[in-house]
Amino acid sequence: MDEKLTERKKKVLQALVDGYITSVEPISSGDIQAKYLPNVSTATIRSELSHLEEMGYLIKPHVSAGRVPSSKAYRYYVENFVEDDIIDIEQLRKNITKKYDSVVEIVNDSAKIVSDVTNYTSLLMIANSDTLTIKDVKLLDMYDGTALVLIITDSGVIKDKEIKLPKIEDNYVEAANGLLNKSFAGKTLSQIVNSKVDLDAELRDFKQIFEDVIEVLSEYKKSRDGQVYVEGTDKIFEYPEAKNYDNIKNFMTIVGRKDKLKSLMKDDGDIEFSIKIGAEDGEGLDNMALVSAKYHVKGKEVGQLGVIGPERMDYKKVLSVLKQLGKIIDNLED
Amino acid sequence: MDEKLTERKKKVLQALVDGYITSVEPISSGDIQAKYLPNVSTATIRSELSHLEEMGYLIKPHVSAGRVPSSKAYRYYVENFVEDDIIDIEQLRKNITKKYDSVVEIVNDSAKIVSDVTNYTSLLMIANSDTLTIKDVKLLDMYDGTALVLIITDSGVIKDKEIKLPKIEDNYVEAANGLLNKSFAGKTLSQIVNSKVDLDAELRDFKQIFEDVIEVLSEYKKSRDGQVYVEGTDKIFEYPEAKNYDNIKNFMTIVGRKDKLKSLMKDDGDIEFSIKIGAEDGEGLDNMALVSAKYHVKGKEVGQLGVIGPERMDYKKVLSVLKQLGKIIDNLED
DNA sequence: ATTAGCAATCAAAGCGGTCGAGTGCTAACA
DNA sequence: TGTTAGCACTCGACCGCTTTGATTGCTAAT
Repeated sequence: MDEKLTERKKKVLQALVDGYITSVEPISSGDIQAKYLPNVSTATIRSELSHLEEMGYLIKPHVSAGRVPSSKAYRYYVENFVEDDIIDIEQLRKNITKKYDSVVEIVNDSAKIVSDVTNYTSLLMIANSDTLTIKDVKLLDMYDGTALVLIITDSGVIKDKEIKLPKIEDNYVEAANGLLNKSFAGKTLSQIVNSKVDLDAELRDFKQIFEDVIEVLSEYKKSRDGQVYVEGTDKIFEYPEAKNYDNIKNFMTIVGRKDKLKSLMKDDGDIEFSIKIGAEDGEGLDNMALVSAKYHVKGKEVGQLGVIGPERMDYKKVLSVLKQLGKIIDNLED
Repeated sequence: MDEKLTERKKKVLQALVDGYITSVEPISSGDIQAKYLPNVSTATIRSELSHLEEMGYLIKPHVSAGRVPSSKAYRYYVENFVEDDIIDIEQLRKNITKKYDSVVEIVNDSAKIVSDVTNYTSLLMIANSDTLTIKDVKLLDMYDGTALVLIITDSGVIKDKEIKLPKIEDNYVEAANGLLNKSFAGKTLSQIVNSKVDLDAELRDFKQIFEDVIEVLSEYKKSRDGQVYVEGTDKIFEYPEAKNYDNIKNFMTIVGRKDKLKSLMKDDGDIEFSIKIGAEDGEGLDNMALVSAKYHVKGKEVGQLGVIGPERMDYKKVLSVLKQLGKIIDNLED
């Protein structure tokens, strides 16, 4: 995929993408000469441009308008020209002041930070909870014949639900507690939800409670898995791309459709950074780009955090912010 | 405020607003004659229009373009011409199928329904939790010297937090439980958060726990009060108003700014329905309107639910939907 | 391989003219 | 006094034409 380009072609391509990212206007041979290659003539640059166009890196809006990068050009750009971390990690760290109670809180705040620092709309997808482990299940005796189900995991109490107690025997709650604990503690969410509980005949009395607990877990899983949050939707209006009706409509439609975002951010196997540029893979991301990264807290994957914006976004900045913030979060103390 | 208009003027005004709401084009004297007043000449209608314009109800985009309603006209329209419930309550009820665990769930789903049925962006603001009453505070003994604080209210467990137990005396947890319960049960959130706890000297041992509990409550209050949710942001693109860049930018900026929405939806005393139209009160709502209603569940106010969209929105439909849905929710069984 | 020079291209902007929708005014009428 | 027909007037929308200027591709010379 990584075509061989002569050094000068690379330079021309980089110049054009750089130029276009800042000016959002088609770039002419003259522009490139003026700012990047003063020692070659415009004619030479023109022939290079013409060649790069043939190779699919460039697009001519019309014959007298200079050239614009294609998705392929952006792809080449992020893979070959983006390396330096231009964001100061200390600067970024200052944004994270408060102490966090839960993982969700951390990541939520990160979305805000990413949007503010990059100036793009940020996206946050919580990882699914398959590996969430149950520490304990407690049945808390309440008044009026009901009990509260508490499911305690390694990241706090996840759900509570009041259920009716079937019998009012004194030791019922205690017995149920022991049983629930024995059955669930140490297991992961997906293990429980996907398995059938087999109760001994003698334990029939507790059947209802078991079913309730499983139902609670399964509903929790459904409501949490792959949830997507969006921050800074209006950031898009800072860019001239927003002046185009189709662009803005497309952008808002995608950003508003959680399921669409979910599939766009969908975990790409082992890849730490996922970058989708323009209409590349027919996902309707025309004139847009989505950059996202997996996030870890203390080594455990907690979700994906990313940015969506114009195709000619400032990849250097975005990648740098995501990378640095990732480091900060992963090492965050409790 | 309610100026006296002759019957015919009312009719002309209603015709014009009705016409404009459907066509989104300036309405001419001829239009009104054709569809609403076939028995008077266009000249007569013109003189009425001219008079209504003087009174501030109408705006002329330019001399040969017919007229468009002003905010004042919409105001008059909703106050005088909107009365019938055009939405079938049974139809609406079908959208509410599932059983709900918590109030928040109900209202959240309602936002979705409102947006879908009205075809406008819907807004949901949770009422603040001042009157939320604590039923019980429980300290749950955990492993490794920590305990879990559970605050049980009339609408479920609101927050949990692990805290370190200062002493490992056997009866510590029990004693604390009793004390916490005695101190907090039956009080409202705002009572607790705004008051100072005065502990007897002999109870100093429990000071930390008390402070922790109050902190948990206060953070919960902060994070929940006046939270605003937005559903169906992209609905605005179904209307031609979105074609105008300033309109769409304005819309998205307002919808994206939670604090702005909060102040716009801010509880207007005893008014059940709040309707803000256009630039009326300098809130930056140019060319937009926001209609919202207080929501109750079993008689208790739980928040405000509303709709934001173009100024010439279908007020009849919106008001009808909000009203009917309000009824349904209030009577919802557990 | 590079470059200067030049004709060709084409969007954008400006201009003048026509069209037609809709108004305001006036004078006649009930 | 209220209503109406008639008509001149206004002004945005649209059309086609021209000019301008930016930028390219090609060619021939270096």
